[in-house]
Amino acid sequence: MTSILGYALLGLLAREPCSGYDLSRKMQKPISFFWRARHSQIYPELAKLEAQSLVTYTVVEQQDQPDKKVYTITSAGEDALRKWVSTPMDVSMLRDELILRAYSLWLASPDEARQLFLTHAQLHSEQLNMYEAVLQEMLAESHIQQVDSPQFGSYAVLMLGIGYERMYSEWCYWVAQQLEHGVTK
Amino acid sequence: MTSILGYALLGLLAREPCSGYDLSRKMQKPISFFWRARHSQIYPELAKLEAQSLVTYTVVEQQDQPDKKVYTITSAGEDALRKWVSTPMDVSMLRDELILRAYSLWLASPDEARQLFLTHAQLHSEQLNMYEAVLQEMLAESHIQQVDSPQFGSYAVLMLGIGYERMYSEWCYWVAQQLEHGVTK
DNA sequence: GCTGACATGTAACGTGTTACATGATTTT
DNA sequence: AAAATCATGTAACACGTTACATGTCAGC
Repeated sequence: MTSILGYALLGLLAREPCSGYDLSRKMQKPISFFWRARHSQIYPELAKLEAQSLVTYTVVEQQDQPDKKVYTITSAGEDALRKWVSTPMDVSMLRDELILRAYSLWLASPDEARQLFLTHAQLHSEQLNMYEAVLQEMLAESHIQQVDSPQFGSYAVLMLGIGYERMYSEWCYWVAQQLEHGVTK
Repeated sequence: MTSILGYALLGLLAREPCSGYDLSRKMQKPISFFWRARHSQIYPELAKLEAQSLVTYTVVEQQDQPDKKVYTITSAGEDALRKWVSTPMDVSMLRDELILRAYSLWLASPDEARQLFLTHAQLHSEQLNMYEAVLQEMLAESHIQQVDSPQFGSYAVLMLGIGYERMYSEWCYWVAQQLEHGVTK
């Protein structure tokens, strides 16, 4: 009944009340949060959540900025979110264009393809560095081992992000190296 | 103009001519091929590729089985595919429901959540074992270092798959362990 | 007056999933 | 006769992206 995006929004609202605009900004950058969405998807989804009484909102009037609707999760919303987290599910599919391209690498010019993979190795490597910097901050300040604190959720997601970016960038470098030294007919 | 699915189909047809049904079966299982699609998407896409003259088909009459349309990639199709492989692109987004759930783990019952993550650790671990068995076969038989052979494409994708499943299953085990030994308020 | 950040929506389009629909041939 | 596999399609719906559309307020 509630979409995955709905649960993503509930997950953010379970931490702190937000406006649609706030949620929209949080879902643009991949720092500790992978599921991205545009505001054009967020506003209608918030309306659906409100219709199901999983969130409520109050209009906050502002002098220095335009008025806004601040959404808060309800206890019914928290229950739905809590239940969803542990419900059995199928393994999600990996849908990555670069991997699909790799499948047809043998057709391409090794030099041009090598350039593409080096670029992506670099991009994922930078993302890795960024995540590792965030991890250092996290380890320093907060009680991330406390599994019932929101910080633990962020920590768990960040650890996956670090593993993913490390694995991905190494793979890109490896492909580039194969294209450089690989045998040709 | 051509969708990613279109290039996925061209990538398969560049290796050998196939019917829509053949392509459909190849795109159901994730062995060396990650981009999955249903036949309801494949048949219309083949029609679009044919309209652009990137593929052609001939009707093959069979006695023991129903007749079929066997599609072959054209040289224009091969050119389009080759060009696409090395064209600059943005980093693909990771859209994984379990990661999103991890973000709200702090709300869940540690026991139930631990069970979910152990189940997924197991599933990814099995996928890893399967990929590693395929790799052993690959290393034994064919010229996978030859970067202009189709086998190299399969090899490259398989290596990513192995790295991904290893990283993912280890992360699931780590999360489960955290939930077991983690501090609670 | 213009630009930029804040703020909230809708519409059109493309992609992907589920369900509907049909029919041949082989095996049980 | 029924079930399984082969074989090809369409339709309805859900999800996601891009573009359209409007309006406030602050700073230049």
